Amino acid sequence: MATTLQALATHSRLLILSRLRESPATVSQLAEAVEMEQSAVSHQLRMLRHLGLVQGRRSGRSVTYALHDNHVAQLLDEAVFHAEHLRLGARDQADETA
Amino acid sequence: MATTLQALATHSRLLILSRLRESPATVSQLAEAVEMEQSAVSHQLRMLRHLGLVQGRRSGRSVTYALHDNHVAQLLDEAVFHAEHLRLGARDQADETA
DNA sequence: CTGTTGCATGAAGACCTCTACATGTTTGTA
DNA sequence: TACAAACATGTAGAGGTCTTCATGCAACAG
Repeated sequence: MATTLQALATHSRLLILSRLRESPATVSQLAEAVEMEQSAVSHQLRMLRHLGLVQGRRSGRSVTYALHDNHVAQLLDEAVFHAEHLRLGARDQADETA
Repeated sequence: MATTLQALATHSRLLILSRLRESPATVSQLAEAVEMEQSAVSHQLRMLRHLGLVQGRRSGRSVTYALHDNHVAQLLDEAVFHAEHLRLGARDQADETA
């Protein structure tokens, strides 16, 4: 389970998923969108695939990726929501042990 | 944001948070519950504190930790829910590019 | 003040992860 | 078949993370 959640623990994967949340995209499109090398994107997509977060379909020479289902989109939304909430509340109460 | 979500990306922190979701606990209680050294627990609690996920209050010689608010509990629930869903769906469709 | 308990923190080492480079594989083209 | 395009994958190195050990700090007892 930690492994699954770790999929959202990296900037690059979060960018990829956010991009896919808008609409499906090919690997090269993703690479350009998130400003990463094709190789790096493929590696991350591999992990996301194994975790069941995304899905890839071949069309000719390119492979189009998309979020696996609405569940994933929802997960992303909730993650953003909570992260935002926490970011605000966690301002400086970090060190006040009280 | 990736940093925030990374809090849930580790087995140890997930255990700590799950334990705290039941009820507040002191550091030593946590250490015993999750079977980790007190030092390791403190280190993780530090990170969770800085992220605003937990809150610690001193009572005499011990410090009692608790989830920061209901929001965090909800985040945990949703994480578990989605993780479970994904785990089931991601069975073997990992390699079928179609 | 001295000692003890409970927790925090600094440092180091083992381990894991991410990226870049090179190369392999599949699909389409001529 | 030879070649190019779009991805996938093996590998290695840089960088980050987690745990352990040692130590420091705060609170209470005597």
